[in-house]
Amino acid sequence: MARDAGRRPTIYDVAKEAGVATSTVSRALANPDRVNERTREHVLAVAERLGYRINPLARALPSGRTQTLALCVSDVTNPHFFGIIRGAEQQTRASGYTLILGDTEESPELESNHVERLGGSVDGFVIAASRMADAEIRELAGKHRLALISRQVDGVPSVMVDHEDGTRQILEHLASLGHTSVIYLAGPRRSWTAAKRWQVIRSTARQLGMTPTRLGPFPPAVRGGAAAADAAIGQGATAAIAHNDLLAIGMLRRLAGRGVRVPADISVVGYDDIFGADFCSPPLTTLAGPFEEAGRLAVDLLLGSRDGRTRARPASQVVLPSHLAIRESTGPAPRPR
Amino acid sequence: MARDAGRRPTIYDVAKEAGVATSTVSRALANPDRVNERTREHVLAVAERLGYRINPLARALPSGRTQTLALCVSDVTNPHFFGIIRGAEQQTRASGYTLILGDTEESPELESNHVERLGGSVDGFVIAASRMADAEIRELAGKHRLALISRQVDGVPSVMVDHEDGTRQILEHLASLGHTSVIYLAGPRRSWTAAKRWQVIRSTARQLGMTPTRLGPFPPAVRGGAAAADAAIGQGATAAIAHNDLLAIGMLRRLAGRGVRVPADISVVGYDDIFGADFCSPPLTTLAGPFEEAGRLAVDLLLGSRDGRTRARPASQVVLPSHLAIRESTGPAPRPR
DNA sequence: GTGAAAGCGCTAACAT
DNA sequence: ATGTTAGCGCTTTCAC
Repeated sequence: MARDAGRRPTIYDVAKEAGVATSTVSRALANPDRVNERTREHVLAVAERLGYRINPLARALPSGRTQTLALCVSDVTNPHFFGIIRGAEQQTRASGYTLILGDTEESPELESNHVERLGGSVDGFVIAASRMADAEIRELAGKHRLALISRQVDGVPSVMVDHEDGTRQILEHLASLGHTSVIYLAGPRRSWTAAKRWQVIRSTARQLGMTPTRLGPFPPAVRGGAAAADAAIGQGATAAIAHNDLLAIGMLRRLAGRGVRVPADISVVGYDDIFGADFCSPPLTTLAGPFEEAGRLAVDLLLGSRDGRTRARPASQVVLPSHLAIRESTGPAPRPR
Repeated sequence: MARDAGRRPTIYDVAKEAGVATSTVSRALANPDRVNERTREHVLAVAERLGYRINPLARALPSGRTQTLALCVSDVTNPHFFGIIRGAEQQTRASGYTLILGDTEESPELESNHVERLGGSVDGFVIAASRMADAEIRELAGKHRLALISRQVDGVPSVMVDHEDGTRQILEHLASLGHTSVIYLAGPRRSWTAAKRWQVIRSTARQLGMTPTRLGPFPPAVRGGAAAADAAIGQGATAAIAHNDLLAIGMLRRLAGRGVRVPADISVVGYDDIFGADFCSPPLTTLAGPFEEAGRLAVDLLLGSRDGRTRARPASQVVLPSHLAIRESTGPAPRPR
């Protein structure tokens, strides 16, 4: 009786057709060097002829390895993550893996949900801009292979764009323009980067003789810009650092609406150099970084340690250089009235 | 002997601990109503206590259903797809499924590669802006569950934003501003929408007494804008319709660089109303549509027909309404010199 | 180098 | 309503 036509051929079909055992087919497919060359070629030819495709599920069951990675971002619609997503996707594919994308919508609960839900069907996680607490991240890192982007936690591999040095660059730029005070429009309370940036702004501003003020938190989105701009104006700010470009662009818009000139009346700086930062008006001065590279590296970190269960070396924490893209939203401090 | 601590508990562990058969555990988990309420509660409690998590792989092997969908887009970094991605992701998750994202980089080969590679581990595909030929799409639709976005192929379910009617809106807008000719800066040769739009532009422009011209193709990205703008200027155009907003924004930039005023010297229109279209300078007149909704619907279409092998009704082809977002990049036709 | 056979964790007949 | 059991398609000892 012939194979029934509708079904996808399995290694049994190939084995029978080739006159060998299923184990030989399996080996020919997965460990080519552990089988006689002629046998292998024959098996492969038969497989080809039958239109055999490996069944990833069946392959994954015994081994527990799915060749799949998950990437969680806090907001898929934030252009900031585009580069990260693309980089991670490319590197994942280049390594023969598949990428699952998860949107965690700024929620630490959704984040751990994702991990919980996908834990069984994924070989590891890349989490970008995690909103989870350090302890929770460490706990997850104990159960799953994990790499972080834009977040550092002891003992967990991560890749960062150097926003600490970048923040210093921003402040020096502002100081060189004669600003004597600076306002930070903060990101979400849960945001690790927001806390970090404020720390650096506070200490560095003082070193440079500037007065730092923090306002917020504001939603890190364009819609958060109106409130942020109003708050900055209310403070009589001459220089404002927004938590990210989305917020900065929203501010620019509100400022324009209120007739406040940028940078004549107030300078505005953002973070990330997202799509649009170079063509908003005025074009935004912002901290740029190699985020696509970050995505790629995070995947490498994850896959690199795949050989052993236990990591001998301490988890790598990569820091990528950032640079300030100076455009037209920053200028000399206005003369005091 | 106690269960070994390191391993994830399986239904066997739960069954033994609860004093029932594995099939009962399985039923309690998957078909709650096919088991005695008390038994079910007991089983569930034990599972909970043991920290049991279902193994999606093992579940998928017998049934062949992975509760996973794949979304392929032609370019993950194109903001146009953000809405689609987000919508699809939400609806997928809401349906208890997981979403895999694939970037096909404008290549029909990569597209079918993806399908080929993921075919075994996914319950269906949503393909946005497919670059494949109709025949190939039909063939894939025969082997896999498939839904299209921004593409129509007979017999394949799809959801579109009405760019035909939208194109008519654009032309009427331009005609009402006194333009007597219009240039279409075409998208990729493989792009189905590009061909469709040109058809509509050509026929409608004539109805409205305008002279249509097509230039290109151009890469549908900001970097394509310089060549497109130069070409448009070369033609002495007073009105230009770019294949998408990315291209339009690139044109705006080049036009500004060359000292050509928009819209005084030339009007520019785009498609998609992407992030940034409202804050570039000048803000772009563009065809807007509910793309997030499109993403959601495509997933619904895919999952909706999941009950039967065969579709009794013809595949649904949903068309969503579009509307023209009129901003400052379009204005009255310049007086002939 | 190759074959036989026992799982991987779950589902789904089929019995009871 | 619940238990028994035979797979799902592949990998992987363990023999030969």
